[in-house]
Amino acid sequence: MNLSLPDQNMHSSNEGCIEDDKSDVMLPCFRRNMYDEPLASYSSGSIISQLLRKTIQSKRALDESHFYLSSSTAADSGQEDQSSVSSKDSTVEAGSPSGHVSMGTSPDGEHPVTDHLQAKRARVENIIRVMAGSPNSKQHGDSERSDTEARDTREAREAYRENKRKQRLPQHQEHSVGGPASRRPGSSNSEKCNAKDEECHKLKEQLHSMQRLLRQLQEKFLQVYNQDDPEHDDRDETEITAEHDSMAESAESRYISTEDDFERKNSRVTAECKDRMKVVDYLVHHRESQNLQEILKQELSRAVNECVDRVFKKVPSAGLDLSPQPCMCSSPEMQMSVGADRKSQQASSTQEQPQSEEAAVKPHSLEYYESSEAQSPQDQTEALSLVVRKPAVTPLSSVTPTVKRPYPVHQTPFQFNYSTPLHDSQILEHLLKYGPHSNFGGLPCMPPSMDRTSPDSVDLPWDTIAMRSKVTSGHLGHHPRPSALGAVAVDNLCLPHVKIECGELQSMAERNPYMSLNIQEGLTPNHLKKAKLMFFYTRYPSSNVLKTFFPDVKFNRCITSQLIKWFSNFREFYYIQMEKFARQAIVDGIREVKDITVSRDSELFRALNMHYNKANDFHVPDRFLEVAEITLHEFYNAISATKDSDPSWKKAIYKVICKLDSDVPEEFKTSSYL
DNA sequence: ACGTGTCCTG
DNA sequence: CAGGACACGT
Repeated sequence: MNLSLPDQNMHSSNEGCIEDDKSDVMLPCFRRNMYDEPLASYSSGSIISQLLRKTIQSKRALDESHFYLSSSTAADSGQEDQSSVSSKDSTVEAGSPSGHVSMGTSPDGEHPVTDHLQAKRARVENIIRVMAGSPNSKQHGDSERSDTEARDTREAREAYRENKRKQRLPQHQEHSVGGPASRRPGSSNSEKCNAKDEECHKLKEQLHSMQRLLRQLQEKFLQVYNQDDPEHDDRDETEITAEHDSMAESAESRYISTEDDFERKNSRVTAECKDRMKVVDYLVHHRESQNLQEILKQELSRAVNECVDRVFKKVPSAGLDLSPQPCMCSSPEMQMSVGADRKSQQASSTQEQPQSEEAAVKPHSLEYYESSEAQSPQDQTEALSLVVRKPAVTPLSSVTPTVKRPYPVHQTPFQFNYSTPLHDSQILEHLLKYGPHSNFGGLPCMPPSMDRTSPDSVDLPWDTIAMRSKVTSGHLGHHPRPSALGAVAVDNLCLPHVKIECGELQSMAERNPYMSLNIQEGLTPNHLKKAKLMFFYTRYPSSNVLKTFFPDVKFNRCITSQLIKWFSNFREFYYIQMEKFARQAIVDGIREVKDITVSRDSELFRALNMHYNKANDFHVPDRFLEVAEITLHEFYNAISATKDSDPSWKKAIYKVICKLDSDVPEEFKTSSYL
């Protein structure tokens, strides 16, 4: 009788709410580029960039003061005339710089400088000599001066390698020529007192410059240590860091102290020479570190490339425009040189001038990632600094997919990928420690089932990285989410291949709720959960719809009927609840249908939500509440009209309700949505 | 005959 | 939820 009224209500509200549903359905997580955010979390990037800035500043300061320190700054500026390098001496090894302490002052022995000051100067120059072996000199001096220094080397093949050590010698000698020579005029035409003051002043400034140098050197060392982190265990790292901190601290204190405190400062400087000697020893092993770096780079590159190829071969729907790629092993930079990672990498660039071999690789790597990025090739530096750099703080919990949100959004495997900007850094960290073929069980972000599978299990995280990197690199609007067509295509075409080629992968995906990206032989609990969530939108899905929204399921008669059965069971529960609450309303004496409402606080809703959304991690669309309310009204009216005496009285209600289905959001089409 | 849905049972 | 029985429409 009054069935028509709810019917009209239904229609009007139906039309109005479909759009609401749409907007309600499009949850922010799918739009927000969470992978754009991690930049902020790379605090280390800012640290490095600060260091870089400081280095540039100190370099500028060096240029200003190299009048007094031309010998020691020659390596840094790379501008000094090599004619001043008059060394015919044998190569001075790192461990024996002390034998030349007096050399710097001997040419000036005639001029009226006191022994006291000479001793000071000797100490100062000793320090400078030690500092001449800094990595800084390596950066600028290697390529430019290999010719000049090669003459000292019998074996031309090792000229490059020798450079690092030899630079100490020329600078040492050059210092004795350049520094004191500049002082000579003053000493010849002035009185003792004036000369003394002048000498004092120069020494002061020398010391000042030295302090700057030292700071610069320390920054360089910090960078070097950061690069070589993986090969040192944590203890060493902290030890070194502490050492560096103490050095930096003392340098800072010296820097701000008054310039008159010669004695004290000099003593401190010499005391620190011991510390620096440790660092020099470290530099001896730096060569090996670089070899390791190269190996790591190549290994990383190879692993990532393999996985990228595999993914794009096996999942054509995610293929984008990236065809199977040739060997990219020669460009280790490319693998992680995209998107946010790349930006932070750029910020942490430790090299002012790209080395030649790296520069040769860069354009190559950019080709693969469609230079839609607004970064010039210069912005890309070697992968090492990125790969090795350790994020100081990694707020893992903020992006863990298992985190419950107040109104949790759809959680898909893809979302899992996109919304975990830190995972890759952790993976990299792990990889650098244990190598690319180790398992990831130790990673907190990795599901536990991954650490006991075959070595191929590494592929999935790598796939994750690859996919995310690709998306991040400028295909933001190109989510590899299978469309309706893609779902069918995957179902009909790709699945067999996937199944044959990576059964192992599939079996792992079955075990791993997060990795159900691949095709399932049967329905998993995740599919059930997904179906329940879909019930919030559609109570009577057609088998076609089911096939569309379960693209990762290999459909057959049995599976289809099972899915249909699921929804039948859902309906059964739903209608039972409706009848129950409708009768309860009648018992409670509710007279008007309008007095029956269904809100999120309603007990009816809680019962339904408990059944279909037990984890309560899904924001039930408002439309479902309306449909529930309409259904309740139908039952109420039917029961009130004693229609329940008819054995098939519910069928009329079913007929009404089946028209209230709304479209399931596109997000559910992602393979194994959850 | 087949697909689909409901009802009942465990 | 699954299984089975049953009804209904094509």
